Amino acid sequence: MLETQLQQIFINSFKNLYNQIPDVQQISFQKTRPEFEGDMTIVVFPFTKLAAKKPEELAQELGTEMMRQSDLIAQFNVVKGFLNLLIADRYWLDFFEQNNAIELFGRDTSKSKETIVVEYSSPNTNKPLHLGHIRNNLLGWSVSEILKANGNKVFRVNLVNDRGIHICKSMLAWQKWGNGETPETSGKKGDHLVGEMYVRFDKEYKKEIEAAIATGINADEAAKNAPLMREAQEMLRAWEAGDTEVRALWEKMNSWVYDGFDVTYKQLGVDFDKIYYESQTFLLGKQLVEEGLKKGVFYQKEDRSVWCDLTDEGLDEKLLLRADGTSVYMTQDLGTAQLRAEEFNPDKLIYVVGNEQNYHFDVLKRILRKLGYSWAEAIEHLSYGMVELPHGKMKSREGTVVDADDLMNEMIETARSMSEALGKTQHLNKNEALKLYQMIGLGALKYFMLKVDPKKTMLFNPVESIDFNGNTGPFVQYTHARIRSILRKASESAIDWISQPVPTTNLSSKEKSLIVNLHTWPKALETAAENRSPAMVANYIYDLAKEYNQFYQEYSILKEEDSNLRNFRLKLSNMTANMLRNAASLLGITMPERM
RNA sequence: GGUUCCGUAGCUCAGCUGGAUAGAGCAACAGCCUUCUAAGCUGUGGGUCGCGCGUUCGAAUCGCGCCGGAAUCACCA
Repeated sequence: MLETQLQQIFINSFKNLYNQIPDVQQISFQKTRPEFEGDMTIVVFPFTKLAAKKPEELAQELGTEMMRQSDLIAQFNVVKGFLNLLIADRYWLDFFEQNNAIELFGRDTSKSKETIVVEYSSPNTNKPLHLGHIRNNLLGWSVSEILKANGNKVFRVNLVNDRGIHICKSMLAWQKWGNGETPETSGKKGDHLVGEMYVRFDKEYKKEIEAAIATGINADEAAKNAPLMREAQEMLRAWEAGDTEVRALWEKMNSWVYDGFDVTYKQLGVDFDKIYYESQTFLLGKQLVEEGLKKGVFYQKEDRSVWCDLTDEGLDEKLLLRADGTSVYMTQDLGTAQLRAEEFNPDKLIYVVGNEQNYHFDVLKRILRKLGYSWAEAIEHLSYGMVELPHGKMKSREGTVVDADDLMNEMIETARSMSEALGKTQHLNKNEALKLYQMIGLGALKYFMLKVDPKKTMLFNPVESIDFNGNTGPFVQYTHARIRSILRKASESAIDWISQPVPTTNLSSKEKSLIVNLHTWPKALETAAENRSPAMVANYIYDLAKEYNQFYQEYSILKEEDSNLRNFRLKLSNMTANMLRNAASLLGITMPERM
């Protein structure tokens, strides 16, 4: 690796000149800023004391000595305390020669691997997926791809919240006002149909409350005693008791929802290795709580409710079991965590959940720690910010929720109209064109959602998000399509660029900056994995695509008369295209051959 | 009020372990299509990096204190 080599040369030079050994930690290499000449820059300020020299003098002496020591360094210059090194073209060309044919360059499958479980998506079965879920799904899927690319063994899991009062509301509404409608008879997507029922319940429920208030009952009482709410609660009790009729309805409606989700997941391009259902796991936590009670980690209040005292850690007391013995959210999360720890024995257990649950996961980890589970430390909450709209937050009551299916279709539709307006699709048949629009529309959506740092609240402007110019997915896809087009034409004209050796010519600045960019990918991938940040991958891709477009603008590659040079540039183009495809695939973005 | 996170150009966002004159895109304006795809490229304008203090050769980046915003502090999930 370049940096470790340079580091060694630096240390040796320093030792030779000043008879001192510099602190490795203080040696930092950075890419030389474009306005200066050079490739890599060392900041010599930290070593002025050790060498007892002025910065400029020190940099000058070190530069001379480093050049003497190694032919890796072709040239150097000094600006203030900055030592700019020009790396020999040989190094870049060697790198290029060794790696340009590797399709998945940068993916490290050799390291010692960790087993990582990533939970994401975690939908409720009473409503269809919306914009917020899209961020969650894309993040979870992409982060696990990035972790895989770094050599980890990753399992994607989904925990479906398929039980509870909210489901009963939809069920009740369907019984009362559904007219026996099914996805088949109505042609509606199952999750949307059930979602409509949920909204209907809310509407009728509000009517009841208002009616009650009109008779002089106060709002709280009215809400609690509304007949519909009572009925829903009654249904939940029947569900818990295993009432066959209620269970049958529940299974029927949930299956509609799952069919609907499958469609959405498939179009989004996300998948799971294992799906957990809360209805099957919600009881698991109880055992764990019993155990903790026996160990004296938890305590029971007089009403028999069970609590964990976290006041010594600066937090509150946390309820784990209600007085009637039923479990709460935390109870079941404790249970599923243990289940997963046993099933996968993971080194990391990552939860992709919105930042409104930061406190919940903080508590979860502390409780497991208190119980003495070593794997508690494996738990990591990948917390992401809300997605807001130009008018503010999404509110289902105000109808400002952006539905996931609608949004995807809208993106695809926009891709279609823009492509047609640009006259890009004449050569395609209907099916090919449709595929292309999907690639572009979804590529735009994915890139837009993933390019932002996960932990930040992000703004989703429907109008701007559909822009396909600038820092967007389609820009990257376009760059790829353009390269593939050149390569296609080269092969049509029987240009043999593949088997040609890499020439020994001097690199132009455009060529070099492309190679340097490609060279940094493994490092970029590693940091992206460490930071759980698809945004870093997105930014890498954008830089690379931008770099290529500038390169492309500069040269007439196919018209180049020097065949060595032309072949080299074709190879460089090919490697760039591979890299774009390789990196974009980690974001779930596919690259069209032409667009 | 406590805890956590955020504050960079008119707008949306980059800026890795502190480093040189803080970068993109959008929007505005001016150029570049008989030559491999103009969904592109080039240029111009636009900034007290929320404010203050500290650490140091050097701070958008680290620490502390303010100001502003978000989330959360449920026998909801």
